[in-house]
Amino acid sequence: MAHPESDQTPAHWRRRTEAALRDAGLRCTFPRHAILDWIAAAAAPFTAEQVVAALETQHGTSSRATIYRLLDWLQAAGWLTRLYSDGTQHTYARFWPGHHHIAVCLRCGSATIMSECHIEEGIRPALAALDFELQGHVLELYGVCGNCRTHSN
Amino acid sequence: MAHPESDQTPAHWRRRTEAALRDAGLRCTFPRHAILDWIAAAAAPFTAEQVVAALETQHGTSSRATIYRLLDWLQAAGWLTRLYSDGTQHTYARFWPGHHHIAVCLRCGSATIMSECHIEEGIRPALAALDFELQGHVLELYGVCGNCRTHSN
DNA sequence: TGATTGATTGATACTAAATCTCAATACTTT
DNA sequence: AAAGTATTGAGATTTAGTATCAATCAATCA
Ligand SMILES: [Zn+2]
Ligand SMILES: [Zn+2]
Ligand SMILES: [Zn+2]
Ligand SMILES: [Zn+2]
Repeated sequence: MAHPESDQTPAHWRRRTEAALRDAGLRCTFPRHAILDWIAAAAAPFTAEQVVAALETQHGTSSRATIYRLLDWLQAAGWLTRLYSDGTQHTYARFWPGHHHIAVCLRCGSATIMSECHIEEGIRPALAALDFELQGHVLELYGVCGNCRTHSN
Repeated sequence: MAHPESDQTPAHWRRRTEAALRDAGLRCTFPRHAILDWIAAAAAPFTAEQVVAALETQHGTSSRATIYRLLDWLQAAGWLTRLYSDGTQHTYARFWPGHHHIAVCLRCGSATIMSECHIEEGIRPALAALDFELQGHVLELYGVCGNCRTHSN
């Protein structure tokens, strides 16, 4: 497996995204460091404007344009995923390139990446009945994480 | 089953949403009629601004505010669903109250509602390993519908 | 080292989506 | 008819996100 779940810690994400930037021929500048640091430290999914607000207090880090640019790049490269959202702004969560799903805790907001996927097997009969040729899917899971259940219930 | 798929035609959706408005104590005004008519006739998912653009040519139907208000109500009541979208604006598809999924054709854009759902069974072992208590999920399917495959390929 | 080159930044202007406001209007009930 | 309530819509406003472009920075080369 390319990215065993045990390795998918925020710290590892932080190192891997920096390496990915370099591999893509992009520079690891000070503004980009600050953004990656903030994302790696985020306890829950976040919006671009949250990053803007968090970093604008730290004088001289990253402008709105730089933040939006890097978020777009990270998303396109698979290091962030945009969550399904009722709201008007995009919500991002740390991610890993490839096919994964996210389990979001409704209590603490933490997002866990799940690499296993058996969705298409289960839904195959229904799709066959519709004569629909499946090419991809989006799946997000909502519930309560073990940590929240043991600590506050 | 509350809404057998065979009954989920646009015409039926049109009648049922009008009844739902009445049941909720809301009035079936002329502007709302025009919006429901347009949505019932839509061949594919659409944005609020598409409705605005389509109806503003018909002089004297529905203002932007009325359109946004009704779309919000229909979505909250389960008669529209917002699709996962990379873009900036929400994309809506006709829906039915309850738990369903959408299969969107990447070629013609048509959206088919699927009432069957065996997602949670398949993913249960992986979630148990994470000690995650599942409460809900969002699943959208992408592919090519039978109609598109037979007619243009 | 200093020059060259091209990537990167960020202030600012801009666009477009979505919401808000509130007086005017249209129903419904008594 | 009068009173009371729901609805509308024009326009102002907010806000997310994009575009611009001169100034700056960093990597490589002479
Ligand atoms: Zn939690
Ligand atoms: Zn999957
Ligand atoms: Zn199709
Ligand atoms: Zn389901």
